[in-house]
Amino acid sequence: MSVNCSGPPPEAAEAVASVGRRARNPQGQGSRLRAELVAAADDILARTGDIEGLSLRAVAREVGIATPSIYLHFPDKRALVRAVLEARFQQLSAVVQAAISQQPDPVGKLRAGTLAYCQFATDHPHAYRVLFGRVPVAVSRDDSASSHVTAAPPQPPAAGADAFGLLVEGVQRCMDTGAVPAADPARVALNVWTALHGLLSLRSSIPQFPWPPLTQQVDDVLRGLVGLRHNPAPEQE
Amino acid sequence: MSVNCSGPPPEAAEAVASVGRRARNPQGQGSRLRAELVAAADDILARTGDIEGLSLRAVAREVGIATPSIYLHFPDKRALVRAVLEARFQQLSAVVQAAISQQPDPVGKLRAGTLAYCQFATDHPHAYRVLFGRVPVAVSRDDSASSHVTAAPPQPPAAGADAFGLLVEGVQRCMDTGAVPAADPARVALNVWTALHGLLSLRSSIPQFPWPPLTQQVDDVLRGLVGLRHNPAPEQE
DNA sequence: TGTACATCAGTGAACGCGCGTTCACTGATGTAC
DNA sequence: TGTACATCAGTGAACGCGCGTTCACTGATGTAC
Repeated sequence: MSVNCSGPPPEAAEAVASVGRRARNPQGQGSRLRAELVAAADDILARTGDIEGLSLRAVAREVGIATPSIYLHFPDKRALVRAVLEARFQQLSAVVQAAISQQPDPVGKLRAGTLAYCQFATDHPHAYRVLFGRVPVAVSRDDSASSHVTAAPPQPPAAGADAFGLLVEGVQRCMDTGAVPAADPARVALNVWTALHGLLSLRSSIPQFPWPPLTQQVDDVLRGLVGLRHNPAPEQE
Repeated sequence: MSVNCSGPPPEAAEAVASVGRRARNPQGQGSRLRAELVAAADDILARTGDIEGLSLRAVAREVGIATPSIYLHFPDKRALVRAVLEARFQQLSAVVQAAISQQPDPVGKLRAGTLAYCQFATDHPHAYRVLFGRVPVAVSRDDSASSHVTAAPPQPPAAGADAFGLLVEGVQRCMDTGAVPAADPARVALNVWTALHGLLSLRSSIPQFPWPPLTQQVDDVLRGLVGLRHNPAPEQE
């Protein structure tokens, strides 16, 4: 296993985290390993943020199995990465939905949803980067010598589109109630999303910058780009 | 200079771009190779956007020398990467300064500067990603087995800080002339920068998204976050 | 004008590493008779 | 109740690859005498 976690955790030690051979799953439960593999790969990506640098061997080490065992559950490396991305997108979506559902009015929903999105990115900066920080490799230059440059990674576009749809809907509702000046909700939502993405990714790229409180920036964005005047609890965060 | 000047300069062509052995530099001119190395590394990064994936062997191949020759000019890989980043930061800074200097009034300067910044990022998306898209690898977990995960790459913070200083100054001047509501210029500039970064990096990360024209988004940002009412040539771009 | 020598700009082979993937295999567990 | 067999969840060794870096070297060019 890769990360020698100084103190061995007493119970989970032999299953997941220790150096010795892990206990084999009972018959019919082989797919348990699949979940462990996804969790381990996700763990590594959450630590490194480097999707290209993820290696099957590191995943196998983390789980405590031989590397070829991964091929019992995934046809290749891309399939494992895809599974990790799907799980993370679902988590992000669930977190945002939960935050929205706890607020009664459209303005509260919009603000809670954006803050939840930002909280996810702040809590899991590397995971967020893995989800949204990808530049599809372009030219490839028909140069077979450098063809080991992998193509664009699998992107579950549906989940991302769904999340964006939520934002458009939230903006629309605010406009419907008159809480916010009427405009093209898709255009406004796009501006908000890109602005949030920018402050989130720069915060994690340049942590040494003297960043102001996150909620201040988020509220500046909502006020400037949506027209939200409602800024509850100004001393918050 | 680092940035590939599209048309191959007639004489340098065989020295840089071909497969055969390149002509050796005359004595006293050994540092020419240094420039070629930086240009080749920059070229590769502009194609891949992947700073971790850059290999000295690929750079040597591109230039047409043996890999160890790189060590005549750079102590290691990090030093080469640092040189590339410095050159790109300088280019970005120069482009923005030039755009600013061509406008007479503060509002025009602010808009031209931000558009130049965006144009740079759009023209060289991978280079832009290399400059600003980095997440410093966090934990490292004192695990010698995975220590091949390189530490944070060399970042010339001065150049970035200078560019941001320009933006703060531009916003301040607009406020001074009353073209824009008075506020904390550093706070406003930070909001603008992060918003621009967000729309730029998402545009290059998710090119399949139905993006609106760049200038529309930039003007939305300047209007919403700075209060710029001046939107010249609305049908532009 | 000739020659020994220093310097400079590189080269080629090799090191030890980690990687994705393939292959033939093992050995515990369940099942049919 | 015993036994042959199938299945399932893995393993260990090996493949060919690219990587950063080190090392001893080469051979053209300049310089001192």
